Amino acid sequence: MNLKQLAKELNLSISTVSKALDDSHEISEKTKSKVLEAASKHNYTPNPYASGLRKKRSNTIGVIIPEVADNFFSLAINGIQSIAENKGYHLLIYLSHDKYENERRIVEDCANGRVDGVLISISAETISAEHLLRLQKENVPLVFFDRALDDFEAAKVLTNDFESGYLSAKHLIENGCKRPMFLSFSECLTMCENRANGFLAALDDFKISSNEIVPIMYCSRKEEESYKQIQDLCNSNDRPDGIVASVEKLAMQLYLVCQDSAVSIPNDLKVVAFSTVEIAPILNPSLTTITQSAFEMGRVAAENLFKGIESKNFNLNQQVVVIPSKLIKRQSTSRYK
Amino acid sequence: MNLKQLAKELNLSISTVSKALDDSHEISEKTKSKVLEAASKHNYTPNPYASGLRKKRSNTIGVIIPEVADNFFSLAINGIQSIAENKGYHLLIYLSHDKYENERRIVEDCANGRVDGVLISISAETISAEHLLRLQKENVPLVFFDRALDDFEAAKVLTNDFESGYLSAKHLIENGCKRPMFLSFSECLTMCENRANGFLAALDDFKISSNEIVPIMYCSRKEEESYKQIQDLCNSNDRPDGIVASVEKLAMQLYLVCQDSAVSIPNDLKVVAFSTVEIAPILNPSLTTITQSAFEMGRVAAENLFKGIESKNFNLNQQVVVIPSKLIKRQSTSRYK
DNA sequence: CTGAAAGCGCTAACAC
DNA sequence: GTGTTAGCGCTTTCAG
Repeated sequence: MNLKQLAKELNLSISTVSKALDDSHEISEKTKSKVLEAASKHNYTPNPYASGLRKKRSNTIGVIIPEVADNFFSLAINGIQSIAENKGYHLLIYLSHDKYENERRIVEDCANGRVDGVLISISAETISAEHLLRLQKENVPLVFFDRALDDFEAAKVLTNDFESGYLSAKHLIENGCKRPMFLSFSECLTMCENRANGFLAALDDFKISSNEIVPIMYCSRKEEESYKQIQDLCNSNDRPDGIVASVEKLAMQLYLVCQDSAVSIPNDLKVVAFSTVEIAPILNPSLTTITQSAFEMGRVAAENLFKGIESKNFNLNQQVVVIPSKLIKRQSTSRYK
Repeated sequence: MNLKQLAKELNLSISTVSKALDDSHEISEKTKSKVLEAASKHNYTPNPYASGLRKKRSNTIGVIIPEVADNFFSLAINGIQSIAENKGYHLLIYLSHDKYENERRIVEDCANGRVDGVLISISAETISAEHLLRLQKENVPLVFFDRALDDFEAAKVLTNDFESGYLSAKHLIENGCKRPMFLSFSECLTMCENRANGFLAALDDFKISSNEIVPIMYCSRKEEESYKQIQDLCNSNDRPDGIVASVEKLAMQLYLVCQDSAVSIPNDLKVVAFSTVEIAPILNPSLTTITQSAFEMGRVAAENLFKGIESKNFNLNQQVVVIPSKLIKRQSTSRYK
């Protein structure tokens, strides 16, 4: 069923029917109700792509994330969806699986009119903004959330990574750790580097010597490899006595390693993790976390994106919002078990 | 940049350019390479909606799920995405938040040409298929996964819920439980009822008396309410000595309650949960699970959907696939701590 | 208040 | 091999 058929059935012109459905005031009430009735009888709704083609809007936004099976990102999607739903917008979800090449291809797909705007959390491999420049050239509004490209002027929704990194190290030190270590997920991601730098700053302030080696371990992004790395670390002679995991996945692996290797948390090793996992309290032992407001970050990113979409004179690219994370103390960093 | 401009720049007709980009054999190699060069110079890609409008394909499928912040569903999305990516298809993700009304609205949105097919896991409130009939009427291929509507002929990808329910009860009984109980998430969902019925069948086979009351508790879908229900259950005089949680969320709540109420798992209470959570091993205590092949279910559902989309004489609606789940024994059901 | 007509950007007959 | 034309389903001027 389309406009043409509907119009024919009603003995009206296509444009009259279209306007009636649009509740235009140039159409008489009588005609309107006749049209509406026929439309609902046939379950008619306009073809979104035809109307989009004409109006040059897709009512769709692209959400590009590294991974969906991840608490942070799935909660962020919830935040994004809560706004999109209100606006009558649809969500095209794309997964980069932390590969730059995937991300490049996806962004390309978003640059040809498929979406009215893009929300992105970049892959762990992304160091260049070339693919994103393309979006700007095509005037597709863009908002980064959580993982942004540092030297690229665009709207961002971030969290206080440096401060949180600092806090996590401070917390370990205050609970007796002499040789804390930071497990980094990526040396490319500014977000990760900020956390690491905050961590290092705290070590400095608290006079924890790090003369010989930098207490940061860069973990592989391949699960088997990072597991092995963490395993080696935990079984080595100079095992750290405290660890900050820069992302949730590494914390989970660390817990598994400790269980397999009979390393006792928090007795042998204290752990803080950047994580939004709701079940941190029921882990063994319960996990001290730096918890980001994932839903909120998604929500704010979407809100700003829509402002950018809806008003051309809103300076979207200047919008940088920081939403603070919280340190939640639990058993994994307690001084005594 | 569009075809028209490109054609003008090349001094060719629109259709020649279109065919050249399509690598049609009616176009000379020389022209093709000229066109390709110009196209890549301008980063030209066809507007997907215009071409879709013409070809009557959107290269998009709709994925309707209750919730994305859930291990099962996010893993299923990964499975779906792995197939969609190969096919060059895009994923529109919709969340019903387990409300029928949301689902109805979403399905409506999928019935007007926006998608070439739909994958759905129904909401816990969905008992009628009215909204889905709409899709069939519009010839939009449909595949259920995990949560299907029983009396509705359509393609389905399910797991062996009855058998798994049976197994979980059997496992509890064999480990000494005399009064096991089943926490149901919804009395509407066939998937949940199948699990419950399997559970009951095992009780019957093993002569566990259930003369007085049916050992099934229907939990509220509101988190605070179900928490309270579980809390009351665990603090009551006739607390069960074993529990099967029909979905992951209920297991997590049960663990929290037990921690707060000092109920010891597995000493006071043994627990089996339908759950895909990867961190079951590091829960406190590690959790015995019935683990579904979430990725695989998503993958197979997508595969069948694409068969239905691509070949009209494939009898999609007859395709019912069952992918078995596995019982993985861990500490939460061990006989002695 | 209603209708005719142009055109969004593209594809696919069909002619030449 | 290339170009002309019609039309996917819709919105939106512009006429009447």
